[in-house]
Amino acid sequence: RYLSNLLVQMYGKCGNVDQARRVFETIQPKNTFSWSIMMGAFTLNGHVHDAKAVFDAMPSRDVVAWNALVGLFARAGMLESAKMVFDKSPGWDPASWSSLVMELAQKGHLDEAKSLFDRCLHKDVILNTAMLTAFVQHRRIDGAKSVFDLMPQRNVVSWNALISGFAKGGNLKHLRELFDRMPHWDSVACTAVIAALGNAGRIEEAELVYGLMAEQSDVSCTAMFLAYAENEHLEDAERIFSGLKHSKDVVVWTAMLVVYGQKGFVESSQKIFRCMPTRNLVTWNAMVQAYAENGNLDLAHAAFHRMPATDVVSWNALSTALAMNGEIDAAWDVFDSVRPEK
RNA sequence: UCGCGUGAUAGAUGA
Repeated sequence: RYLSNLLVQMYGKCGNVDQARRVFETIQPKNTFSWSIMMGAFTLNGHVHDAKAVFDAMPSRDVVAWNALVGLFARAGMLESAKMVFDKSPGWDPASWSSLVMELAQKGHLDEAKSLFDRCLHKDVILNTAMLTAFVQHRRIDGAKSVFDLMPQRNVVSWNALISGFAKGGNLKHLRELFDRMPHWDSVACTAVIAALGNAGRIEEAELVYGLMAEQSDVSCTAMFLAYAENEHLEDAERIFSGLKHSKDVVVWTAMLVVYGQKGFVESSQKIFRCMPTRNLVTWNAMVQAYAENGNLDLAHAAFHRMPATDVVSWNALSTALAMNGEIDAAWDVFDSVRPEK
C-alpha cells in the first residue's frame, strides 16, 4: 500500500494529477497517508477545489490533514478561509500557525503576522524561522535578529535564514561575524554570502567562500558566475559558464542571458533564449529588457507581444525602454494600457 | 517502536 502512496506522490510531483487520482482510487484500504498525499498532489498543482474535496471526503482527519487544509487556503491567498479552518481545527499545530504567519507577511501585513505569532504558545523551530524569514522579507533585520536570539533552539535553516537577511542587507561586517559564528557552513549559507560579496565587489572573498563548499551546484555556480560577471572578471565568468553548459535550470540560463545583454551582446542573449531548455516569465522579461537596453525597440516590442504572460516588470521594462529612447508618446500609450491589479 | 503525508532558509528580470 505504501508503494502506491509513493506512486501517487510521484505523479503529483510530476504534475500529473489525473494519474495520481487514478492510482489513489485503486488503493484499498486507504490510510491517512494515502488521503493526505492525494490532497498534497492537488495542492501542489494549484487545484484548490479538488484538494478541499479530498479533505472533505476523508474518513478521519489528523493534525497533518488540518495543517494541510490551512496551508492550502493560506498559499492560495484565501486568508479568511484559512483562519476559519484554523479556528475550527481541533489542535493549533505550529504548522498551521506557520502557514498563516507566512501568508500574512507575504501580503504585506508584517505586524499582523507578528501579533499572531506572539499569540502562539507552543512555537517550534520552524514557526520561529518562518517569523524570522518574514522579517527578512521586509528587510527588518532587527526583528529577524531578535526572533533568532529568542528562539530556544536553532537549526541550520534558522542560521541560514538570518545569514540571508544579513546578506540582503549588505552589512558585510555583521554578515562576516555571523558567518564565523555558524556551527555549519552548508551550500545555502555559502551561496547567500557569495551573492552579497559579489554585490559588494569583494571577489577574492567570494572565491574563498566558493572554495569552502564541498560541492558546487547550479545554484552556487550561478551566484559565483554573477559575482564574476558583474565585477568584470569575464574570463572567470566564462569558465563557470562552460561548466554549466548542460544545465537544465532556467535560472542558470536566464542569468547568462542577462549578463550577455548587459555586456552589449544581445545576439548571444537571443541565442541563449532560443536554445535554453525552458523559459518562464522572468526569462521573457529579461529578454525584453536585453533588447530594450540595447536599443532594439522593435525586437523588444515583438518579444513582448509574444509573451505567454506579462507582469508589472514586463510593462515597466517596455515603457522605460521607450521613454529612454525618446518615444515618449509610445511610452505613455504602454503605460496607459496597463491594467490595474497585478 | 519504526517506515510513506503538512509549515521555514541560498542563485536569475524592471523602478
